[in-house]
Order: sequence, then structure tokens, then C-alpha cells
Amino acid sequence: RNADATRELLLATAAGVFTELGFDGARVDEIARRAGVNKRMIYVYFGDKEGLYHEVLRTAVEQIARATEISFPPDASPRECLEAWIARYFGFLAEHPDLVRLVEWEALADGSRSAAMVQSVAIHEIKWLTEQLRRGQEAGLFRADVDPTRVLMTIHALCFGTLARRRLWNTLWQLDLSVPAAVASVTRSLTDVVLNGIRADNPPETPTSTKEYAR
Amino acid sequence: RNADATRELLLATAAGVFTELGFDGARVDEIARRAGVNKRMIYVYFGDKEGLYHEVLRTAVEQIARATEISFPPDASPRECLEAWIARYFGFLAEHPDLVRLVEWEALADGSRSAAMVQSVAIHEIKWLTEQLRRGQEAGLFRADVDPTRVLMTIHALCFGTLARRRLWNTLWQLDLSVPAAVASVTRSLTDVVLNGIRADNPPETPTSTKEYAR
Amino acid sequence: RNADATRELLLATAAGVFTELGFDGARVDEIARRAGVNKRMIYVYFGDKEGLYHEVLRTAVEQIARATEISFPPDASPRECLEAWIARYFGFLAEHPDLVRLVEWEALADGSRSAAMVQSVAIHEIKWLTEQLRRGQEAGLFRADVDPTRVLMTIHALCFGTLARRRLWNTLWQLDLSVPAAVASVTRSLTDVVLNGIRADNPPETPTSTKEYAR
Amino acid sequence: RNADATRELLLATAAGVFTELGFDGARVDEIARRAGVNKRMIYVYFGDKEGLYHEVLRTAVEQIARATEISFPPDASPRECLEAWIARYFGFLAEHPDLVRLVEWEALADGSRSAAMVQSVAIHEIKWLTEQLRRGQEAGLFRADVDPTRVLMTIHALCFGTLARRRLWNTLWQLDLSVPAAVASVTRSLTDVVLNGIRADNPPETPTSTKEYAR
DNA sequence: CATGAATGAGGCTTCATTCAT
DNA sequence: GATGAATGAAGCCTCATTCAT
Repeated sequence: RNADATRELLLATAAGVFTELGFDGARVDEIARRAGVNKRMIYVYFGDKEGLYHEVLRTAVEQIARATEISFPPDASPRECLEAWIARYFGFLAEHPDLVRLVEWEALADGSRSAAMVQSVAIHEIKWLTEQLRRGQEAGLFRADVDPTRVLMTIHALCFGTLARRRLWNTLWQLDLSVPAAVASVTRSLTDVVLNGIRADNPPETPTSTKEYAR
Repeated sequence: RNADATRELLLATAAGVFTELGFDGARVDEIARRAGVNKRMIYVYFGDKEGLYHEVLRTAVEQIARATEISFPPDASPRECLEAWIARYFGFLAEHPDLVRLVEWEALADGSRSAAMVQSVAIHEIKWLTEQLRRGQEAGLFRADVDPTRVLMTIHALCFGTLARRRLWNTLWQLDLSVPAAVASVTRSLTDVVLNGIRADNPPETPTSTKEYAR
Repeated sequence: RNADATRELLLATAAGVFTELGFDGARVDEIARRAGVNKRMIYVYFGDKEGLYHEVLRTAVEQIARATEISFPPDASPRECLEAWIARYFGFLAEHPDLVRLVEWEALADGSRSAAMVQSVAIHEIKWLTEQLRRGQEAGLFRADVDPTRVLMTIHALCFGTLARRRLWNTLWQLDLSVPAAVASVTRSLTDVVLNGIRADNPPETPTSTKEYAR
Repeated sequence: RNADATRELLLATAAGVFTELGFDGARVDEIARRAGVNKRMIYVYFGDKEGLYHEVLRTAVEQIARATEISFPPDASPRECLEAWIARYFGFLAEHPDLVRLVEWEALADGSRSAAMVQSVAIHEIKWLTEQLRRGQEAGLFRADVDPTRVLMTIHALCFGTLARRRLWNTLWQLDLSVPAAVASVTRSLTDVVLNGIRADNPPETPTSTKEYAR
């Protein structure tokens, strides 16, 4: 008889089930059972399965958005900021595999359900990133030709692309991304890759060739 | 009334449906309907829905594997080889969004169904990559501390991570990855990032700080 | 909207359908339709078609078992007891043709599903019968060489063998075993046959010959 | 390319499958597979599944009918004849469990399909039996009040009732009716029971009581 | 005569959802 | 607010049967 508590419980449980099985694979019965709550409540609070999913997704996106809201000291260098930002981003996602999986399911399933939310987050991110890159370029730290969207795309791809395949890496090379040390090591790789790619003293790779090779 | 033709038709159609909706979202009836073939044939040729999915997946993984079998001229430099390899990998995947999506679904759903196939492909890739990196290190082109598995992970993450979000990039920044020019541009970015990350004259980024920033 | 009532209704309806058509011939849809209950409830209450059948069978075997639990007065003669027992057995089965048919289906289909239940009932029966036969032998009423299992087998064969062919007897000789008088008459025949077969003053038939006759 | 051989093969195979699983449980595909014959042939030779079943049943009934066509020497006593007849009937059925099962399935399933065939056989049997009983009564061997139909019913019930439960007896008391010695022993029991029931010097059992006992 | 591919109806089962209390 | 019973649509799969060769 505690509306809010029941609602939160359902939301948390649903997050787990959707994360595990995706929207189509998830079962309303299973969510209610795991939550120990009557199935009917789902319909009372969220309308239908889709509504519940939507709410779960919104919560997840919000959590991810909040994770990157760092306030840097005024004297922090752009390089430092960027690095810390990536590290925090990746670190946070590595610690919350459920969020990653949920977003991935969504990206595959359609993306339309989350388009609006993601867009608003991305706009915020790109704004911040553009500012940092500008500062870095002005300070002569970063190359002049870097494109913020491209950089953000790279960061996203690396973070999500790496974490969405946790199980695969574990299977292939026994790299267990639930171990902090492993996360730290990979974080270093990623920041390395991104920052190396934009360092001012690092000229863009001139393609050595455009030759086509036979198969 | 041709067994092989019907089988292939079902396989191709199923690939489309599984790609679009994932295993749980796909409907056997829909596959049969789209193929214009009687539902029963699916069970004759593939046993059940799972068997059909498995076959679709196997075909997809094989296609991806074949795409990176390039034969390089003996005098090609490791750098050149690596770059061409990444370019072909990304280019091929960009041209075959269905394969990417299918593999992503699988990775999320469980991965167990494809573990064996993917492993055999990955072993092959890592072998080739290790050889190239060794040659590059011996020639003084690549840093001595690069780890082949980490490099492959980066490549995978970048390729799949980028392409799995096609729609998102398109929505956010009007980057249409079905346009060859866009693919070429992104390919450049990716090779850039990877190769910059392992260049010998590019020292590893020394973390400027390990400071924790407040939120 | 009463769980137990619905369950019982389904059970009773299913008994009818399984009796009529056997396990393979019965249709889940038909059972639900006849019961006027949603098909889904079958799966809620009984798991699946097999589970429903199992429960129906169990109920039937229990009913049959209960039918022969007679308490005889201490001074009742073994002959009297045996006769009353057979009469009640046959009479009960004659009044419940459905139970007979169900058990026959089961016996044919495989028997494995009911093996355990039937065994426990049979053990009980054989125990009681052995006791009566012993008493009769001690009193000099029954032959010394009677074998309880053989007697029980004869009783079973006669009761079920006769009742399983109701329709046939009706077709052939207009013997309608749903008419009490007919049942009484046949009951007399059966008890007659069984008791004559074990009477002490009735020596075992000495085979008049073992000759083989040509066809 | 041998029509008759294929037909016979199908018939024999179908008999096996129908015997094992009943009409509803049998699968046309399975019959064709076991026979190593193309499924289509079934439809060519027998019209449909029902036609095949009908033919199998007819063959079975004919076989049973033929089994009891004994020609006795003119001087054989009615008692001897009857005993030999029962022995042969039971013996034959014991040696052909498939026929028994098939007839039982049919009796349960409906009986309408076989009514005509069985009727013609039964008329023949009852005619012969009536003649023997008459001879026996005239010779003062059998009781005057025996009813041929009742005797035939008893014989049928005993034979089929016993053999239809082979597996049950085996499970319950390790009585294996595929062993000749066991068959011989049971044959003795049955003839015993039947003949004792009609012996002239064996007065009909006067019911010792018609009391109803409480449960 | 014989084959293997194909079909549509219908089987069992499960889903998201709503009703009655 | 909360419950357990109930529902109809639809899912996967299998059947007897027929077509094209």
C-alpha cells in the first residue's frame, strides 16, 4: 500500500529483465513475479508494457547523462578535462553494464523510442566537448582540424562498442571488465587512442596509399 | 520446386527479418510470408526457429570472415597492410548493415549461440594482426608495447560501435553512412585513430593526472 | 471466477473428452470449449495437455480404488465377501463406463503414465484377496491350489474385458449394459465363473487331451 | 516397381505403427519412413490414412477369424472341442499381441469402423459354439441353462481382457505372456474357468446373499 | 511406378492485457 | 491500492495431403 515504493520496485525489476532479454524477450509476468508485485500494478502505473519500457529507458538515459556532469576547476587544462571526462564516462558505463545493454537493445530495436531523450543528452555533450576542443585548439594543444562530432562519435563507439561485447572479450581473451584493474587498463587505452588522435603535434595520418588489394 | 533455391530464399529472408527485429521479435510466419514459401518448409530445412537463426548467423559470420581475407603483396609495409585491412573491414561492414545488426543482436541476446563461430574467426584475425604488429615493431614503425588483443578490441569496438549507431548519427548530425563519401571520411578517422595510437614516434600518453573530479 | 470450481470443471470435462477420444484424439481446444473456460486456464492449472491427462487418470484410478473398499461384517464368509466384492467391482465399473474406457485407453497407449498409480492399487487389492482366499482355504471352501494373482487377473479380465466391449455386445446381441437388469445378470455370470473356478469340491479340470487339431 | 510387394510392405508396416500408437497417434510419415516407401504410395494404394487403417484392420480381423477354424474329428467330444477351441483362440492371440492391440484400439476408438467385419466373424463363432453346447447338453455334459452368447462373451472377455493387459501383468507380477510356458499356464486357467462354469454336475452358484455392504 | 517439394488447416502453448472482488 | 482469475490473439510447430517431375 505504498504507491511510490511499488512503482520504484517495478521500475528497478523491469530494468533488470529488459536488460537481460530485450523488449521482445522480456515477459510482463516475469517482471511482476520477480518484483513480488501483482501484475495489474504494472498497468496501473505504466499503462502497458511499452510504457514501462519507456520509463525504464528514460531513467537509464538520465543516469548516463548525470554521470558525465563533472565540474572541473577553472584551471584544469582541456586535455585534462577531456581525459577525465572519457575516463569517467567509460568507468561509469563499465560499472553499470545494465545501462549499456539497455541502450544497445534500444539502439537495435528501433531507436525511435529513445531518439528524443538521446538527442537532448547528445546536444549537451557536444556543446561541452566543442568548448573543450576550442580551448585546446586555442592553447595549441589540439589539432586545428578536429571535428567535435567525429570525436564524440569515436568516444561513443569506443565506450559502448567495447562494453557491449564484455562477454565476447571475456570468452576470447579472458578480459573480465567487471574487474576494476581491467577497466583501468582499458580506460588508459581508450583515452590514449582518443587523445593521440587529436594531439596538435600529431599530424593527421596521410594515407600511404589508396590502393585496392585483391582478396 | 527446387529445394536449394527455397532453402536459400528462406535463409535470405530470415536474415532480413532477424536483422530487423532480433530473434525474439522475429516471427516465423512473417519470414515464410515474405519468402512466399510455406511455413512448413522452414521446419523441413532448419528444424525450428532456433535452427534457422543459427544458420543465418553462421552465414553472416562467414561473410564477415571472408571479407577480411586480403592477400597483400610481399612488399607491402605493415602500416599499409593494417590500414588497408581496417579500411576493408569497416568498408565491408558499412556496406552490409544487416550483418552488423545481426551480430549486435546476437551479442546482446546472449552470445552463446555464436560463441564458437566467432571464436574461430577471432583466432584467425588475432593471428594475422599479431604478425603485422610484430613486423611493424621490428621495422621500428610501431610502439614496442602494443598488445594485439587490445588493438583488435579497439578496431572491433570502433567498427561495430560506429555502425551500430548509424541511425543515431544520422539523426544527430545528418551523417549518412550509406553514402560512400561519408564512409570514406569515417574510415579515415578510424584508421587515423588506430594507427596514431600505435605509432612508434608517438609515446604513450602519460596520464596528466589521476585526480578525481567532483560531480 | 472461482479457481477450484474452474479446475474441477476442466478436470471433469477433460475426463469426458479423453474418455471419448483417447489422449491423441483429444483436443485441448475442444476441452476448453466444452467447459466454457478459456484455454489458457488449462495451462495455468495443469501445466500442459499431458499434465491434465495425468490428473484425469489419477482421479479415475482413485475412484476405482475407492469403489472396492467395502467393510464386511466379521462373520461374513470368504465366499460371501468375494462375491460381494466382485459384484461391487463390476457393478461400479458398469455404472461408470467412462472410467473403464479411460483405463483401457491408458493400458493401450503405453501404460507407463499410470504404472505407479495402478501398481499401488493392485498391491492393495491383492493383499485383501490373498487374505480372503486364505480364509476360504482354511475353512475348506476354496481349493488349495488357487493363486491370488491368477484370480485377480481373471476378475480384472472379466470385468474390463466385458465392459470395454459394451457397444459390441449391444450390436451383436442387444445386450445393453446400461440397463441394471442386464448388469445384474452378467454379474451373476461372472461371480459364477470365478467362484466355480475355485470351489473346493470342484477339482481342477484334467485336460481331456493335449491333442493338436488341424485347421 | 513391384506394386503388390509395395502394397504388402506398407500394410505390414502400417499394422505395426497403428498397433503401437493407435489411429490418432500413428503418423503417415512414420509409416512411409519405416517402410522405406514414398509417402505418396500410401495415397495411391489406400486413398488416405483412414483407408489404410481400414485395410489393416480387415486383415487383422481375418487373421483372427481364420485362427479358430479348426476341423475336429467326428468323434471328438464337445468338451474336448470347446477346450481345444479356447486354447487355440487364446494361444493364437497370445502369439499375436499386435492383433489384440489393434482390435482393442478399434474397440475403444469407436468400433464403428470394424462393426461389420466383427459381426460377421461373431455370427460364425456363435453358430459353432451353439452347436457344441447343444451337443454337450444332449450328452448330459453341460448344464441345460447355459447361454451361448454369455459363454462367448466370457471367452472373449477373458482372452482379450487378459492379453490387452500384458504389460500390466508383467509389471505387477512379472508374468510374461510372451513366454510359452506362461501362456500354457494361463490357458489352463481360462479353460478351467470356462468349462467349470458350464459343467453339468456343477450347479449354478446360488447367491449366498444379496446383502448390500457398506463401504 | 515413384519421388521429393510443397501446402493449408489445425495442433499445443504463451503472450499481453482486463475483469471481478 | 491490490489481488488472482480470466481472456483472445497470436506464437511455434506438425499434420495429412497434393503437386510437379
